[in-house]
Amino acid sequence: MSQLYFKSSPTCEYCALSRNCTENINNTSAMQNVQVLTHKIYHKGDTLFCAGDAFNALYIMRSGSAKASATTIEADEQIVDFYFPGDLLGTDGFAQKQHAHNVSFLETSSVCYISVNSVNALLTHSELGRQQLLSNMSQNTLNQQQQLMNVHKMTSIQRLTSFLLDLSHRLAQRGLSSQQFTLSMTRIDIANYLGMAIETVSRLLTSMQQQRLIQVQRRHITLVNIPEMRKICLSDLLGQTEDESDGMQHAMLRSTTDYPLSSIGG
Amino acid sequence: MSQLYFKSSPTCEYCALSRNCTENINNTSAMQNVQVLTHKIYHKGDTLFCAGDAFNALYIMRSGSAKASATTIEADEQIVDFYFPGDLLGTDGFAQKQHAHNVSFLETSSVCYISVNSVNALLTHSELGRQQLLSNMSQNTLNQQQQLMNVHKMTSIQRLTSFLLDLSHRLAQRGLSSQQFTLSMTRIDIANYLGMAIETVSRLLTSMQQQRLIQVQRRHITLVNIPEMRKICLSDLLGQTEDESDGMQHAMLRSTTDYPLSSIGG
DNA sequence: CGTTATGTTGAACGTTTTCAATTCGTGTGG
DNA sequence: CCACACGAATTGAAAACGTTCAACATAACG
Repeated sequence: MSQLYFKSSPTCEYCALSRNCTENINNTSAMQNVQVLTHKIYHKGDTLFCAGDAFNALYIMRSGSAKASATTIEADEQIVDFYFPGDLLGTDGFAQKQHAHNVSFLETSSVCYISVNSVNALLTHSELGRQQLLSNMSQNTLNQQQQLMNVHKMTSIQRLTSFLLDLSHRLAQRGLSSQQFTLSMTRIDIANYLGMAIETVSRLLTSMQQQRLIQVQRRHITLVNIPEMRKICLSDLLGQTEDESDGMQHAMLRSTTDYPLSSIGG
Repeated sequence: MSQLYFKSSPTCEYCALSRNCTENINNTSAMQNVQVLTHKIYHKGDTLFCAGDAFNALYIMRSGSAKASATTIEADEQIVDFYFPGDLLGTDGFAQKQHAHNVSFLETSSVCYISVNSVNALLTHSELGRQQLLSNMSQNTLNQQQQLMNVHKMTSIQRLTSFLLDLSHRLAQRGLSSQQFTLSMTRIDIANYLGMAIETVSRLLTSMQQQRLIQVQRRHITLVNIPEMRKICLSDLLGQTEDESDGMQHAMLRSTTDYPLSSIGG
């Protein structure tokens, strides 16, 4: 009864409340207070919770993927995060005791359920649990700030490249291929998340393919030249200051009149 | 000895760990574990901590103001937050056990110091303390997301207006005038925070003054027409769909060729 | 009183958006 | 099984918003 469901879960190794979640619990008196973790399966388009819903639990993605979005007063949506197996979800509820986001699934997915009581028990009795939750929430803020920084300091090419690399990295962490993957989100989602027009996303993907940086076939993406993609994210002033002998390496950052990407610019 | 310093602090009523921080502590056994809170005075330009510094404590602003910034790989700065009396600071350290931000003061300021041990004690022994810290951290993330949303969905005029209104609101919460205040940050800071060029900030402030929305005299700002400013933040489609009989009310959102703000656009 | 940091203003340019027209894919119903 | 329809994605041309560059003004500070 007091055994945590995800103790034996195959995805537990990626669990956002850490790889040590089982030891974590076992080493404390929290077990008596922690309720049995249950999980549930959802399908594409299903919602886990909506903004305004009572904050009853945290969730951990076991499989699939999801997106979290906030709604502006003018009723348009802003996607604030994507979630993959192991990611912790729902901490937006701590602020107002009700959820601030809408979370919906991008494909068939399953999630663990951790009641707020369990969370409280964890915080009370486990030093590690405290650290993990606080670390996770702190990291959330840092990630959002990084995202904000990207919007402010990077061009759209850099942001999209950065997005793909980040996706690749997150999938690799979960034991999947870092070079080939299928996007579970639409271009619309990507554009919304990155704060650009879908047309821009489309154009950039096409251009990147022409540059032999990636291969695109609808939702299926292959990263062909990751080192070069990394350079693109870093480069900004580089593209302007270095001399022409550098060749086309930073073509996408240069004047739009010189290179294939010219179709992007005006 | 076990009495919290800020128990009698005049700023305690605005304290980020809630208005009830004293009751909070008194109602629990936390007092034995909580160390005496000390405070310290800093001057303009002083740094509280830097990215990479060990995470030893949280801080609460008692007076003055500060900014937190992150540094990109290319060494340029991104201001992620401004702090005013009562604000809780330093939770960025939970993620990696070291600080991720640089925090520096915009004017002479004083801050309370709360050691991580005290924080732990609070979390262990006080339900209210847990709620307050988690709520604060959750709210931080939501605020950053709001900021991100603003950058994505709002024009520069809307963002700057929103910034001024937010400032006004935060100062009002602290018992100061919501209509008249002195900016403790430079135009450079504002521009950096909002992700625009200083020239744009300057131009927009001038235009808003011409529109009789605000009065600007260097750092001193007077909000003249708050209701109209609120409208500007909300309006987006409005400015395009409503007919001309509406007069100049949404001038700043319209074509830049018609109105005083024309200097902003191309 | 001069030097430096901060702020303002103008004009040209560029990136990204918007509008508009197609194409592609997937699923639905005849 | 095909036709149809709808959403998703692509592509082009024009327009807008904000940036950049450059010159200048003003305040702060030693």
